[in-house]
Amino acid sequence: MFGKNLLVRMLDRRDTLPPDEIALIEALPVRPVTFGPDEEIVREGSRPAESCLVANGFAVRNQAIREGKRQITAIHVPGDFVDLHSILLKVMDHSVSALGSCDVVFIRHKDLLTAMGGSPHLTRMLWLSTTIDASIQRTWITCLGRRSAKQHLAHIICELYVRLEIVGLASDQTFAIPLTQAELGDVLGLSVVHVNRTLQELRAKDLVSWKDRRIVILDFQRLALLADFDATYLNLFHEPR
Amino acid sequence: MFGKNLLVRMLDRRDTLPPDEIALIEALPVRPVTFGPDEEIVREGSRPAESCLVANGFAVRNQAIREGKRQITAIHVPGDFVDLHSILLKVMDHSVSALGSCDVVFIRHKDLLTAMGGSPHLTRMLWLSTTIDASIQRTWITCLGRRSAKQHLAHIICELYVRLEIVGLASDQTFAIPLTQAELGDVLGLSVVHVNRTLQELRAKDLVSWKDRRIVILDFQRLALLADFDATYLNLFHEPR
DNA sequence: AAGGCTCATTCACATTGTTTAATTGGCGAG
DNA sequence: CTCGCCAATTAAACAATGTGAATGAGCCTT
Repeated sequence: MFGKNLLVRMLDRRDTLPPDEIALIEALPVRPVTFGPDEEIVREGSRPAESCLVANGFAVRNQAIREGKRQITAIHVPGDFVDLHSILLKVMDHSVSALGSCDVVFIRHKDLLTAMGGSPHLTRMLWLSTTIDASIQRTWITCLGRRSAKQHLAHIICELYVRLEIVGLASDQTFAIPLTQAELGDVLGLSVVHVNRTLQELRAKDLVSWKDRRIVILDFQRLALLADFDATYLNLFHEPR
Repeated sequence: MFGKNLLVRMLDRRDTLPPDEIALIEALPVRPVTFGPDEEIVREGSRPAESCLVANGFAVRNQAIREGKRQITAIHVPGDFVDLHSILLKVMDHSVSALGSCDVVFIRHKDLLTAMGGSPHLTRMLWLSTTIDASIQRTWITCLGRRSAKQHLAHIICELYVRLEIVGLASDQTFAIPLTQAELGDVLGLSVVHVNRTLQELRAKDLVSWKDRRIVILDFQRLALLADFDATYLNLFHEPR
């Protein structure tokens, strides 16, 4: 129930959900599961019959490449419909795993298709959810390709703050996320050593404090300026869609 | 008409389109436009009332950042529905421009919504198109973050070959694309100089020949092995969706 | 044929990122 | 309490990539 309300809140922030659509979402049968740190939620190469929604905690998508390297292609926060796209893609080309302890709910594709069957607008709202993910991915591509390590790190901190704030998990320039520096490296495409150096640069400039999985943004204005951060891509505005 | 048939071919490759859905697509009113090299097709920050489909030639999405740098986040080939997502996102967070001369057709969101209104399966097929784009974007993230310049270049060459082959624009290990080394740098997140160096390495290994916008893959097997290329993410299989 | 484009190429050099390895500090298990 | 593990931190040598300036090759225009 917690998971479902979160999804409603995420979607309702982008466009008003009429009561019947909220009812459709809340009536979906769910299978709640808790995963421990680093446990695999969905395996690369599998053909899921259900999609999962983060209710509590964090999940990451990652693509493994040869020689044990991996790249994290997305960080999912509560309310995110992590692998909704598997309803269309069929074969997972990446895996999803828990970052810290993570509660998710699984929803069968069959039930989602039924719910969407009679409601084109609900269908679009779910489509929107995958589209916002894609928008974030484009921004990550730009960060990886054309921003310096320092800017990139600053950018991801701004993004996480904004995304967590709207689900009530960040306030007063502070949030917590169980991300080690090694994992942060897999997000930023950097080595652990360089993540550490870069983090120290931001600390030296009194922009952030990152200690024990708790991040404090000391000066959001300057951090966003450094990162060239513009929240448009997060689509945090209310529109008929 | 050419554009529409190409879209049908792209979708039909992933799942059989029943005749009524093909008819719906072919009945869509289109507005064909030809753009010259580097002309802007859709502007960042705009709120389009139509989406565009590439009929002929190539288009790129790019995100500009401060100081004139830019990152290309997608390359679109004939048959691709470039900015279908604008139907949901409303405000463009990036621009689309022509790569060489490019024929596109614009289709009004209103008409698309009407066509989808009565056909949940058609809706899903269009959703699928944006989802495959997202899948390609994830792979680009991994290339940018965790592959060397050489692997990344090899990867994009493999990807372009496969994508062009299915629309009949590549065969015999050869294809043409009007991409300068500077633009390739904006795709790979590298400087022109380094693109040039990397290209020469691939040439020296007798893997590819790239001359006058014409690429010849001399040994696909070895190139794919070097790039760690696996076409799963392109979703080139036929499934009920 | 001369000039002026664009693109590809080269060089020298600066910057950034990686690798490996050693060190520190916190914290839970026994 | 102490051992051992994990995350974080630091160092130094090295590799990869970026920058800026200059040159060459091809092609179009005049």
